[in-house]
Amino acid sequence: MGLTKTEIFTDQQNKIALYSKVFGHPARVAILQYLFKINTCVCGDLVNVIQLAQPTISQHLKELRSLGLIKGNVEGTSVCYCINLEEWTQMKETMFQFLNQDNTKKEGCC
Amino acid sequence: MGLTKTEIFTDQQNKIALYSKVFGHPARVAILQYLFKINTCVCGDLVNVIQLAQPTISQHLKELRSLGLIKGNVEGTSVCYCINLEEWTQMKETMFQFLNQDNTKKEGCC
DNA sequence: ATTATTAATCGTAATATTGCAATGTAATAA
DNA sequence: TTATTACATTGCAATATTACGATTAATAAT
Repeated sequence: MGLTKTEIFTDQQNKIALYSKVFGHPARVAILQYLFKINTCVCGDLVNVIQLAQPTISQHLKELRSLGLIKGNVEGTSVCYCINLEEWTQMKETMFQFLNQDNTKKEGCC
Repeated sequence: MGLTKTEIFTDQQNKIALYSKVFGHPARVAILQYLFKINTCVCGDLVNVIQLAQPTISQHLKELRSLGLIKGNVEGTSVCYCINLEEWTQMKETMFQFLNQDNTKKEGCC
């Protein structure tokens, strides 16, 4: 049916899946890495840095923004994008809980 | 075109995206959490624990196994699945590098 | 041998994602 | 006013994902 059954999972499981999904495309990974790297607002040069068409980049930015991981401030004709550090920190906490599960595991089995 | 352009990204970026993609579905998150929780081999009860049909669970297990995050040992008619801790540790390292980018960021901007 | 159980695989329908050309919009520049 | 620039939105084609019924393969039990 092509439709994820979110209702049978916990909020935390769905949240982890949502964050992971947005990281599940290399373009979005690259965008986030670039925004961190330049450590200051970036405007439209993402299109030059990443070899994808402008509408494609714009679409990926929209997804990142809809999750709150980045912010976009309009500055004249250009838009200044940057990481939303607060949201990033919260996301990290959720993801770390999931990724660090092995810390409480006493032993392997197979 | 519906086809991700992996060739224009680095190996690391593609790797992060691949791992994230597999975490991008709550059923796979739930499967991994359950495998960690029972701390011993699970056989076929995943189908009872998660409200999805057997072929669906089987498909998700296949994806987790193809990435190496879980192992499956045949034991009679049933199959014993468990976390591959070595692969999990390696995955964590890759993901942590990505998620901890903010540690090297000096200041925000917007 | 026959039957039951477990789980993989196949086939298919519904839906989601990716990418881009074309177009729209808003702000600045000439 | 009329470009021009920067970016968003729309619409569409190609492909991927999700879910499950039906079937198959392998072992276990009778």
